[in-house]
Amino acid sequence: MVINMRSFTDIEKNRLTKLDRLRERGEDPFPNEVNRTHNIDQAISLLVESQSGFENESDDNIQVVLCGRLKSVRTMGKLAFAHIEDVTGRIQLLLRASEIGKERLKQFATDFDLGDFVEATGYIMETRTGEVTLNVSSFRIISKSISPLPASKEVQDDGESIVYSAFDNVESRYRERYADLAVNPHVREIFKTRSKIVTSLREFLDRRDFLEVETPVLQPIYGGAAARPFSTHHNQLHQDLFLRISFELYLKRLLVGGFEKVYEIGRDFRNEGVSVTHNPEFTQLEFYWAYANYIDVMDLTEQMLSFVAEQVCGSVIVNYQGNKLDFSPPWKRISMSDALIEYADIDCFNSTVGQLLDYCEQADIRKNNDITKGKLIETLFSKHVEPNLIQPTFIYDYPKDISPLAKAKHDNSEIVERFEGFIGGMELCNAFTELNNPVDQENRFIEMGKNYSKDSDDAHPLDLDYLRAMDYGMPPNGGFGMGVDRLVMLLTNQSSIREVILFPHLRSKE
RNA sequence: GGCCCACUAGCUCAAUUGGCAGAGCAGUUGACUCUUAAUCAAUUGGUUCCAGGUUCGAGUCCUGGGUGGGUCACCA
Repeated sequence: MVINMRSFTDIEKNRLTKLDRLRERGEDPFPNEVNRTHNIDQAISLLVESQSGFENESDDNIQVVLCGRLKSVRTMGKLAFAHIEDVTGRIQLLLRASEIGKERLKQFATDFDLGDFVEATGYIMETRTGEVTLNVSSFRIISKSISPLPASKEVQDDGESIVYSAFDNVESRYRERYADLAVNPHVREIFKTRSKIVTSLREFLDRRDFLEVETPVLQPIYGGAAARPFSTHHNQLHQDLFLRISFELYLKRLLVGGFEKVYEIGRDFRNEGVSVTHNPEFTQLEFYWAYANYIDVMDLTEQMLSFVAEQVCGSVIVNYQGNKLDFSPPWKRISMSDALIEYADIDCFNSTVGQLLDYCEQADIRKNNDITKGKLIETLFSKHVEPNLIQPTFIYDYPKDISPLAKAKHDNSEIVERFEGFIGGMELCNAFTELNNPVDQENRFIEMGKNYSKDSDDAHPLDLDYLRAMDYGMPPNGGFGMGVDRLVMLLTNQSSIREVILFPHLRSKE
């Protein structure tokens, strides 16, 4: 039983009656088979190759069958022009009463609508204005559109000015992404680019013998990042489960198992606030590299991202929101301590917690309950330094207490070998020399646990199985994690993460 | 979660101080054999996001709610 009755507008009701008319004539508005012989761009290049000109009536006319969505129609009495579009491009159709019959042309004008998918047979020619056109001998509907796509067409204003009426209501576009994609070619381009980016990342890592693996999305214990999880439940096993917040702890188990270079591209889920740079589910790339440390990972990161920029954008210089970002190595490298001195004149590691609190007050930053020195430094960094990091920059050497999975520097137990990459004022990636000492790791987990009250949302469960894996011996290694959506933002010049996610999370309406 | 802004026809947008809800495109009907923003003529289409309130009268003012956008906060 249908709970919500569908309602139709007058336009939709009218189109539904067209369905009946089509069927009465014996035309199936939703046939099971089509007979396409060429893509539109293939058909167009055929004409170019054959050097045919306007109205080539010779016997070697190129017969093709094209399919696509009807995008525009201009009827002119005994002939009509139209455009159809497929994924490769757009081509004009010419329908003439003298060729297809007066009745058939009339049917085209009355029963075909913008948005319908059609199949058209004919030969390729050129019009007097030089446009490559399909001279149609027969055509049919292969899928009828009931609802009108959002009109996106140029219109004339009262005076001379021209107003463009595009489908650009942000909420409508996200809620009906299919309509957005159908009428906005530039939106389709973003997602083609996104696909290229992911392909390019894989190519870079595969070439260097990294093994792509898949680890559990449903996990009995979550970890590897600072985030609250989504929880769910397995009915038969009577087991509570969490959607992963990172891949880290599973990928590092694989190093224990003997793999030396592994990576995973997949979805992470974090139960936190949404923003222009945060979606509850997002695509992450993580890799782990045995016998490497964070400097090696830094080198590989700038190579990887300049490779991807070059592959996808054709240049290592990328325009982003008015800035020309230069991805070419080497990137600027500055320690967190020096960065805070440079941008805020704060000598953080030589300051006391009290002094850092004072700086926070000056900066009008609210204090939270779980104050540690590292957290204060991170807060000051986010406020004073991060927004200034437009060009690709590595910030390295982080406070230990905010980096429980990173190895401490050999000469300073308060600082860990960790770096983050920033571009366009945004945190893009996070990496470290991985902690592989199980005794040290257990102490870090315990130390971390002390900072939280028992029922704190931020409290993380102790992953004993991960410690057990490490007990068997984990090779020294460098690890890396990157928000792929943010990389897509940078390489497609988008300021909102929702523009690079096909179906971004939105609140349900009503 | 706080603050600011937006929500009007299928789409993009108007509506003077609170005074008959409009336009272009799309749709419908008609004319037109090389158009492409086709053109021309006629025409349909409204829970102004929702619920209250003030008023002779509310798209407009007030209160509450919804959704979205921006921003701040939160985010070992």
